[in-house]
Amino acid sequence: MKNEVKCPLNYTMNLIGTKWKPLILFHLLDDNLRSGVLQKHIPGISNKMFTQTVRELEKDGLIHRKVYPVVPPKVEYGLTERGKSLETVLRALDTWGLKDSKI
Amino acid sequence: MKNEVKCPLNYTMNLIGTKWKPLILFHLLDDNLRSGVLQKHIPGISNKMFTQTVRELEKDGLIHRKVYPVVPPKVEYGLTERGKSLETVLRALDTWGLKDSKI
DNA sequence: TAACTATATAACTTTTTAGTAAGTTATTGC
DNA sequence: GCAATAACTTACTAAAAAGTTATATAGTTA
Repeated sequence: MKNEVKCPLNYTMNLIGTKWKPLILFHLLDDNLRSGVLQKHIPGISNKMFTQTVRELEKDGLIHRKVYPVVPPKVEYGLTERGKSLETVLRALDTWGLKDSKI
Repeated sequence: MKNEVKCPLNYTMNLIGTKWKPLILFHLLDDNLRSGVLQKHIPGISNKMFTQTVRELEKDGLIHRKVYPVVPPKVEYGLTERGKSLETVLRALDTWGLKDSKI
């Protein structure tokens, strides 16, 4: 029983239902960001989890990765069209959290 | 670093960002359901995970639990007001999954 | 009296997710 | 030639989430 789709909601959760994924996507809604900058937007994330998470998001076609062949390295991340289509969802989650945390 | 709130989105994910929580909440949007019926709506969930998850949802004030003192037992679950306030979020997640899975 | 019912719990194991700490790369600027 | 840099990788460990199996409850019905 692995990644079996029972309903659309489940499908969505399988794709982005982890600790860091929504957060990373959310911070890319407004701008493309360099790796280091994006990482600084996400306090508490470890180096490993950051790399691992962006790798998965890239594999799933939610973000794209642009490497500039310079030294020291420069890498930029941004949302793909698929990633951008999550905007409504990400804002809904954020908005709910904002309202609820005030109660 | 535990359950630290960095942004509203994070707050929301800490509350409902698990495999089964959104699914259970979603299936209670339309009706209150008996324990067994609700569980049958969620294929693949184990007995333990079902109980554990509804316990947590209840503790967080997202669902309520009504026990009828009969034998064999009868227990009904339904959304609290706080739980109902998640409707927009849950539908957004579901709708996105529906659209995206068709692409 | 023994099986049946719906709900739940407990002990234990496995799997998944996350964290830590160290190392790699290849050029630049001292 | 040696430290500094930004992005990344690797090996290892720890913690959290999920799964499996067995058991409890206590009236009802056969």
